[in-house]
Parts: sequence; C-alpha cells; structure tokens
Amino acid sequence: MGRSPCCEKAHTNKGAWTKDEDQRLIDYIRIHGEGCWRSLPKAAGLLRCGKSCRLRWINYLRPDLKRGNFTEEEDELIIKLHSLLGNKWSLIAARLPGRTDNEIKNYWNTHIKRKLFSRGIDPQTHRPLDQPTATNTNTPTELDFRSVPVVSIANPSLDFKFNEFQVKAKAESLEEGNSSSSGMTTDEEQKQCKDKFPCTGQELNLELSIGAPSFGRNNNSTTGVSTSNSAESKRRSDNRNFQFPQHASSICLCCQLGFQTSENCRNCQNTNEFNRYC
DNA sequence: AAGCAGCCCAACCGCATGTAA
DNA sequence: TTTACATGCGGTTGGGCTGCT
Repeated sequence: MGRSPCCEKAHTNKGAWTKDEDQRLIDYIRIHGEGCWRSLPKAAGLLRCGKSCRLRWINYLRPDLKRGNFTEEEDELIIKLHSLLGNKWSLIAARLPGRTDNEIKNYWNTHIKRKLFSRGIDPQTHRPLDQPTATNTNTPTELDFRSVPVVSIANPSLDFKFNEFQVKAKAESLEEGNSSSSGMTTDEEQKQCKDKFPCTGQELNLELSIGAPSFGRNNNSTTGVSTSNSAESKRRSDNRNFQFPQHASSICLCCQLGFQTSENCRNCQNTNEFNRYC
C-alpha cells in the first residue's frame, strides 16, 4: 500500500541539532511526555520531522542514558547477545540499561567487530574465521532453540542458565516474526551448537529470562509526567519501550540488566516495590 | 602547517509492523 | 477487510575529529 511521507519534508531542519532545539524538545517532553511524535515538532515549535525528534530523544537526550565508554562486561554481553539475536540491536539494547540500539550498533561496527576478528572469530557467525560455514550459513538466531546446551558467561556476575536464556530469546525472536528456524534437531546439529557455545562447566542458575523488562509501575519515570493517552497505554504493552525503575540501584543485577522482571525473578525478594539483591 | 586517510557517531532513509477508522 | 497513519527498526551516510605523513 502506498504511504505518505512521515512528515512534511519542506520547511524542516536537517542535520545536527542545536542546543536550542534540544532544549525545546526536552522541555516539551518534560511537560507532555513521550508520544505523538508526528505532532510533537509543531507543538514544541521545532522545525523537525517527528522521526527526527524521536531519534534525538531516544539516542541522545533521554535522561537515563549512560553515555561514556562501554565496559569489558558490556562488551562480552553484547557479543553473547549478538550471537543469540543477530543484528537485533533494539533487543540487545533492551538488555543493556542506558544504552541505545544506535549506540550499540555503532559500537559493534567500530569496535567489537574488530575485536572478534582479532580473536579469529567471524563477527557474523561467531565461528572461528578458518572454519568453513558452507554447510550451515544460518545466523545464530536461526538455531533451533531446543538444541542449545547450557553454557555460562565468563563473568560470574552475569552467569545464568544460558539454555533457558536462549529458549526465551528464541521464543521472543519468533514472536517478533523472526521465524526462520533451521529446524536443527540432530545430534550433529547439537554438536554444532556446543561448538558455538562452549560450556565452561560453571553453571549457575540465576533464573534469568530474556522477557520484556517490564519494570516500572511508574511508566513516566523518564519524564516524571503523567500521560494518559492511548499511545502511552499501547507502549506499556510494548517490551521495546520499557522504562528503567527509579529504584534500579536496589534491584538485582538480572533485573537491572533487563533479563528478568522484578515480579517474576525468584531470586529477588520483592517487598514494597523494593528488591534485595539476588 | 597543510593535506590526507581513517575513524567515530549522530542523523537520515526506507521499510516493516501495529492499529484505528 | 481495507486503508491510512504512527511508530519502530536496521542499514547507511556524511561531517567532524584525530593522527599520520
């Protein structure tokens, strides 16, 4: 079907944002909350298209952004998540509090790719570079999640039952329409999975899942403003738009990383909306 | 100091998806 | 069911910055 342009192309600014534009956008969202991006520019007095405003807010102005260099821990987590999810940057970003999909995508392309190459690993397949891939060109996300072995992450703080993680990651991926399963179920294929995700022998069960990190009874923690429009209620059901809790520092690591909702994490004790560490 | 090449990252673009009328 | 609209996602681009010659 034909689509109209996302916004009126004429009379809109392009390129780098000025401080004044940033401030206008911040002020507007502070008062009215996120949403209605199409009408936002006009309402906020900005000569920008809605998409541009949304992008600027999400990637740069949001107050919960972490900024700064990626830690080694984050590096490894991104690599692991990419091996599971492929180029699903938004899904990966959802597991890295304070990081945006754009930021992770850029970081992947500029740093991690190189890092993996230097380790002799193909960043796309996560296989050794000298290993032929002709027999199985599937991306990691196309692995059959039923055959994935239990593995753990080197960093003890991130150890968890990796097979469960992958099952849920796969399920989520399927839910999102990425249903290109290779149907790998044979022993040979399971062996391939083990090669891909070598088990270190250290297996901790932290009951982590990759479900939507639906923290936030206060969905407006970002702006501190109540929004009651339908767009907001829609977003509440959208796991790509979760808000990090204001009391994030008091919840367990898996919750902070977005692996688990505080309601469901059996490693947390949820009392009066505060959780003790796992 | 000037020119050049490579890197980095903010921003753009086109398409996909969800949803209301 | 169809259509139009709003939003989100991933790939790509381009301009600024930095280091090297």
